[in-house]
Amino acid sequence: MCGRFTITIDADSLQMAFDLESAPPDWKPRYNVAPTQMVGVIREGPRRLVEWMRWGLVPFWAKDPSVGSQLINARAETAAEKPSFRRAFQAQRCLIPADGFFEWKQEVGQKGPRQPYYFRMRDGRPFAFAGLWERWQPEGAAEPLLSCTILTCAPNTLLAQYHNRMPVLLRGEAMGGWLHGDSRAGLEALLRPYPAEEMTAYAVSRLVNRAGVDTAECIQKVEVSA
DNA sequence: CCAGACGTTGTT
DNA sequence: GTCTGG
DNA sequence: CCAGACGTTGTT
DNA sequence: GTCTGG
Repeated sequence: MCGRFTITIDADSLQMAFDLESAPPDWKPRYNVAPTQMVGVIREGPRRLVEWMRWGLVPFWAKDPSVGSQLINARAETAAEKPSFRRAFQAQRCLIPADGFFEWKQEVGQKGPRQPYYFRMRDGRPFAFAGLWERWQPEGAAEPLLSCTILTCAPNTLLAQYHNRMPVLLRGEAMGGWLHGDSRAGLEALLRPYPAEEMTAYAVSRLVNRAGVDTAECIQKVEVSA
């Protein structure tokens, strides 16, 4: 699955990498994006901009927005049919720019806290998570809450050493295909494990465990004691 | 008919 | 909103 | 995902 | 143990 990620590039690099109309004004590099925090999202539609949405999808019919914290991921195999995700799958798909993500693993033969690992592309360049977004209108006249979720799929051979799920990663043509595709079969064809050969992983400090710590120390390599 | 769920992951 | 269970 | 709380009444 | 908050 995917419960933390990074997007460490600056606003100009982001604009270039994702072909945005403009560089997002409030952008800052992030080393530890956690659920319920605001994330930059590129949604379907004619305009190619980054908008801020809460990570953790709140279904439009929800009574209470707190359910969103449990919907940080959606299974790619079933998202098109689940009540919470169905509408978004049809018409509210999005890209969530990232350049790495974390997974936690219980080291064999050890007890205690799990060890975090950082995953990224070998070429170090950014990519997008395949996502869904939703709009939730609170009672009264307050601003609607925009929220999003990250799709997951079976792991590739690299991720399988750590977890039984991985986020759906998109690069190049697949990004436009996800945003603007119109057939369910065509969309689902994009929701497959990203090639392991293009990815790399290393252990990082447990500082990343704390959602409030958002510094480059989160992606510093550490040795795992045997 | 109404009531109640609607989700994912891993299990320190 | 829409589906399932009672 | 992990960390941290987990409760009520009434009010200086 | 389980739920909420970040």
